[in-house]
Amino acid sequence: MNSVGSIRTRFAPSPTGSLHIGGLRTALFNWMFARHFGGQFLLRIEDTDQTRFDPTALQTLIEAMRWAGLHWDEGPEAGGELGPYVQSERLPLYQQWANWLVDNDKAYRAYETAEELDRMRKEQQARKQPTGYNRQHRYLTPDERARFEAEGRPYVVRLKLPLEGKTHCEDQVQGKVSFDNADLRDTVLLKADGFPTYHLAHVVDDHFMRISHVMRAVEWLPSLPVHWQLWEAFGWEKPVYLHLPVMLNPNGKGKMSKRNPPVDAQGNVIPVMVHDYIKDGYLPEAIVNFLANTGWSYGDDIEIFDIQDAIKRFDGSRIIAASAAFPVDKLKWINAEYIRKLTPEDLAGRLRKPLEDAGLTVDESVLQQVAPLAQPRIRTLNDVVALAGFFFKSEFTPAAAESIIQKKMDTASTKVALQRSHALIADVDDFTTQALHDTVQPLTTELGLNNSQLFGLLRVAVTGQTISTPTFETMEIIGKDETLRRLSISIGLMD
RNA sequence: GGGCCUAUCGUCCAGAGGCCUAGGACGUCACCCUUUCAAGGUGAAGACUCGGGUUCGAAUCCCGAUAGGCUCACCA
Repeated sequence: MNSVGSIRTRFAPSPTGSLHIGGLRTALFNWMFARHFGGQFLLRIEDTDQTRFDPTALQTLIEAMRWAGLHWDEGPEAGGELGPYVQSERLPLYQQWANWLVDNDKAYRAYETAEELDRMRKEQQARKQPTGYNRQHRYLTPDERARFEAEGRPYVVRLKLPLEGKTHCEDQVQGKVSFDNADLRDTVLLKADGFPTYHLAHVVDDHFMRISHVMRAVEWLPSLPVHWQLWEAFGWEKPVYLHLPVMLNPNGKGKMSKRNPPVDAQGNVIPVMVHDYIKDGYLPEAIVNFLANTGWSYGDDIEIFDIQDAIKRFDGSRIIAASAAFPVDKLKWINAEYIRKLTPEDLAGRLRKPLEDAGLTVDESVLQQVAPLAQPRIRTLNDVVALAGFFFKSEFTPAAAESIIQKKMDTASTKVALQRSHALIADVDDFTTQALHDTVQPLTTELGLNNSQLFGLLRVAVTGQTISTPTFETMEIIGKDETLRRLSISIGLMD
């Protein structure tokens, strides 16, 4: 345990695009852990790769974090004593410590160009040898070194790793992990452009920002021994590491990424970026609940929980070490559960945007009536468009005749049913769900139909859809004139 | 290919040597309810990867095999 005493965690994304759903989980775990112990959670921006920098990414990232309800105590927009919290603003610090390592014989300057290294790597691959830097410039003579310096050749700073023995690392999730030093490469710490690599920046920043626990994706585990050696080279106290499992595609093959977009059982593309989940109508509380429940679980067989209660239990133990498939179906179910927990008024408010985004003109009083009907029938907010978008369309689009015709029925019997219904409904003055039902229901005996057939065909005739809000409620909302008009149109389709 | 990690129902999790004839959830199927579509209720099918140890006793510990994953950049 870190002797600083207080628990400090951080989320350190690089601003190269939107936030990955797995990244949000990493942030969530760090946040929950800090909150559990009453410590601090920091946000740090790792913008050390100038080639991949995306100026809009920071704002998108902050948006996603705030949407999910993750508040950071130090970082961009929050300030803090130990900033700046953007790595590109800390360059002199990294350079200073890289030089310190060189001066203390823990690191050395290497003068190969990127092209030279690339060529070397290709040759190694061609000869089926392990790839990696061959340490040529670790053994430069003083004369050679002086000549390169005199030429003003650009250089990188590489960590001077032990050539033999083992590096024994410890991770609170993965346990003890050992590496043969012979397998390690003299990793670049400072690039020729003066920017640090992740490795240097991680150790320097987490030291000076007094991070007590590093929770990051397990992708970093292979470079843990390098970081371990770096901490020792500096003589600084190490934080506790917790490497979180990766989220794999729902089919379990490969990690989730936008490059190889995951697909669900129905063939729909599953979003990878948090931004897409926001756009698709997932609730932040549902996403957070879901994320907390993969890679970790609340326990006691409880699936739906308040995040504050989860924080009380989240002490860093019981984090799963194994990578796991992304359970999309469960996410949809959790989202549906959260939608059902909303008050109808709250839901109505949230439904407006997806409807308007679909190009519909939303009438507030209709929306208030539709929301409770949609509530048990949608899994994401966007589902409302397909389910009940027709309420807000100026033009009625009738369904195809064959979808109006129900099981064991034909055009003729359907037409009769529609005509009889039309006649009965035309006489209903108190145009309510109950009255409509009581008036139309007796038709089933008269026509020898069951509820499913009669109400089914009326649903399709009136809504133009096979899946919709319930039939009589829908009629009540659109009103008598419109209901009769639509029934007439459908009757016309039966010729 | 090298290094490292992991391994319980289709999927996500519970299980820290006897509470396990392995529990929950999603999904699937059946039935009930019902105003058709949903939601809700009840129930069913469904797993400890394999092989060796250790132990009186192993899903749980150890070893090996197998499988899957991550990673091998002047990217993070």
